[in-house]
Amino acid sequence: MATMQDVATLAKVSLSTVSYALSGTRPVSAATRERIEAAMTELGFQPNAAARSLASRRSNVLALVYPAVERGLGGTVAEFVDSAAQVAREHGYHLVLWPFRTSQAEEILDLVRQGMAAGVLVMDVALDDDRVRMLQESGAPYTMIGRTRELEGRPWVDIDFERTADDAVQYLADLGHRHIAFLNHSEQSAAEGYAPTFRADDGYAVAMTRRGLTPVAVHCGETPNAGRAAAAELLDAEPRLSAVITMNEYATFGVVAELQRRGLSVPDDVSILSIVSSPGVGEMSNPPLTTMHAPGAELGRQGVLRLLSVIADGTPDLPQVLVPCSLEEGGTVSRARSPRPALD
Amino acid sequence: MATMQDVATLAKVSLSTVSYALSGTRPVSAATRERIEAAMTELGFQPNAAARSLASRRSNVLALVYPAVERGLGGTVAEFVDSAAQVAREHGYHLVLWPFRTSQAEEILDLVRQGMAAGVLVMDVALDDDRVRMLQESGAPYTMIGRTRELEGRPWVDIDFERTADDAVQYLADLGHRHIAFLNHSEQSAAEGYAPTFRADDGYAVAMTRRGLTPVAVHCGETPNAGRAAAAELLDAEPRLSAVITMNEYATFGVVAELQRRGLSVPDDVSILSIVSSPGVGEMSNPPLTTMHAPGAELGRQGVLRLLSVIADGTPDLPQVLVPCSLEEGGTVSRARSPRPALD
DNA sequence: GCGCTTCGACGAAGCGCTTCGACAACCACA
DNA sequence: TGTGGTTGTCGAAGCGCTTCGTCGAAGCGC
Repeated sequence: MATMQDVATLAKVSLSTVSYALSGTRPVSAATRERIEAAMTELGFQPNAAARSLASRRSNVLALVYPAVERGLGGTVAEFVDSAAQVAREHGYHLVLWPFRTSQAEEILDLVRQGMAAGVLVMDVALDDDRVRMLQESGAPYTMIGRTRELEGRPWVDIDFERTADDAVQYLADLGHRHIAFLNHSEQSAAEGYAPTFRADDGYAVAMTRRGLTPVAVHCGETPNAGRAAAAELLDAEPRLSAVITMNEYATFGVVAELQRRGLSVPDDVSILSIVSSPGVGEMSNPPLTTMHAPGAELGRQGVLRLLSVIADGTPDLPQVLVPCSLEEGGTVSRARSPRPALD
Repeated sequence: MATMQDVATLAKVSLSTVSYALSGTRPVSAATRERIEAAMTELGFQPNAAARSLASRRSNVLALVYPAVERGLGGTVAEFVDSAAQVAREHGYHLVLWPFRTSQAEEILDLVRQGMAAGVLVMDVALDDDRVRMLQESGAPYTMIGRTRELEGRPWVDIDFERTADDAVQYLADLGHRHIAFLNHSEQSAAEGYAPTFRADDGYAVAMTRRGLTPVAVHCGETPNAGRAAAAELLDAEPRLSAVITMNEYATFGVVAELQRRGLSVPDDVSILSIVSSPGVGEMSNPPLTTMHAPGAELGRQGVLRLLSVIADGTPDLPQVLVPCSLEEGGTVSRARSPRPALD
């Protein structure tokens, strides 16, 4: 491998001039720059990453800390990771994967102290998250994907659950639905401090109430069978049910199955809208699910951009970003059977 | 951050002794080692990653090159990536993500020349793959996930499609099935040099033929609708059809739907076995699909181990590994209606 | 008690780059 | 013609570690 000194010698300039030409940190005359570039091309010069980091005391690596055990949504995570890696690369950074569980906060900090990563993206943060607390205390640049309870001075990006729930209710209400139930993640996920479960619950309740509608929400395990049971429960509780919003992909399949078993048509009798959905999953249902797609890619992009700005400026003025889900029409939502005028 | 010199001073030894104590490269007496360790703990010393790479001329980073556009479901890929990252970490390496398309082989090489990564894992290799060719020529350590046409001296790990197809046929034949069709990926994927399509086709044909059975294979686009059409086609071509092996997840859902539409029961009338399946997908069908799960995690593990051995030894003696899929029982396979004695 | 090996520790020379201070050379202006 | 401010370039001092050559001290056999 050619070194910068080789380039300098060939271009008949000093080593530092080559460095300045490369970084643009100081002015270099056009003629000199040309000679240097020619030399670099001739030698196939590529600056050594380690030497660069060492001398400049900064790394061009961003770390993505994600929990070893994934919660269901493989697809959204894949979109997120892919997008984050791409955006990082566009900005001259590399994305490394750190599979750590929440309890391994100390190890994350060790790696940061090694200068391995310039900043850390923490996925799937819990309401109270040791990793975030330690990063904050250490002063290392980081950005959360999700939100802890404490938010003061902590940069984050998250799905806009409130807005998504509201959009979902709005969409169904516009189609004349009045009896709209909500099927959420499991009770257990809430107990473990999994924030989306809370936020969606709240968002749904608010969205319903402000439209004069009565919220009917149930929690449900992440299996089709649990979904079937939940669907039965909902129908028993509210026979006039005409639409279900779900935020639980496996269970959604059970809901569809249970409705069909009871001779109810989807969407003619009951509409189903799956929110915060993974890509592709809707197509596996018959008819294909109408969904509100989780913004995995946008979250990845925003997360990286946020982190880069924290790295550059310390803490940005507006550290937070909320990204809503976007509607993807499928075949499981239709106008309510006997549309009545909207109340609002 | 404390440096090695700080540790040395505190422990009253020379800098190099600290280094040797840390790496074990040269013997250090127990007493000295203890003083050094105490000093390191007291100072919270973490060796600087960049300085280490620079001085030792080796990086502790492995790169995973994957195509920007993913084919089908993210689930298997997610399992692969997660597993690779974990295994890498267990061996003191970091996994970075390089989202490059096949045409960006040159950029991959540039990054390797920067010393960014000690080795490269190339996912989703095509039968003729520029990235692999360039890596091979450059002498950089790499391992393919999948196989190019040319294999000489090229380390790889891959799914054992032949074995998986054979296992699938065997499993169904043992249950008395004789008319077993195969639904593969699209014709187009084959035309683009996507090797799994070929390999599974061949494996299936060989498996059928050696059992005295007649292969009936169709290719099919990656959508439920294409799957419905393919199912119709298969039933028309072979009315005695009692089982379908599929290697096309979206289409599989169409197959199930089409069979059910025709009043055929799955699995009582027709069994369905989805091979090389992504995790979780089977549960979204009703009844849940019987699948042969793609060994994403094992592939990730083996890929990293292979790559590490290439980095250490130049080229390992046995550079290749084949990993079969594993059966996961669901509810879409049952004994054939009128079981006849097996022919073999 | 001698020379021999072995063990443990040291000092110094880099690894390839960034960055600071210095300084000619050149310009414009008076 | 001198002054002061640019502009472009250079040399050298690190960044924090690995690793090579070296060497004193201790241990060994005879």
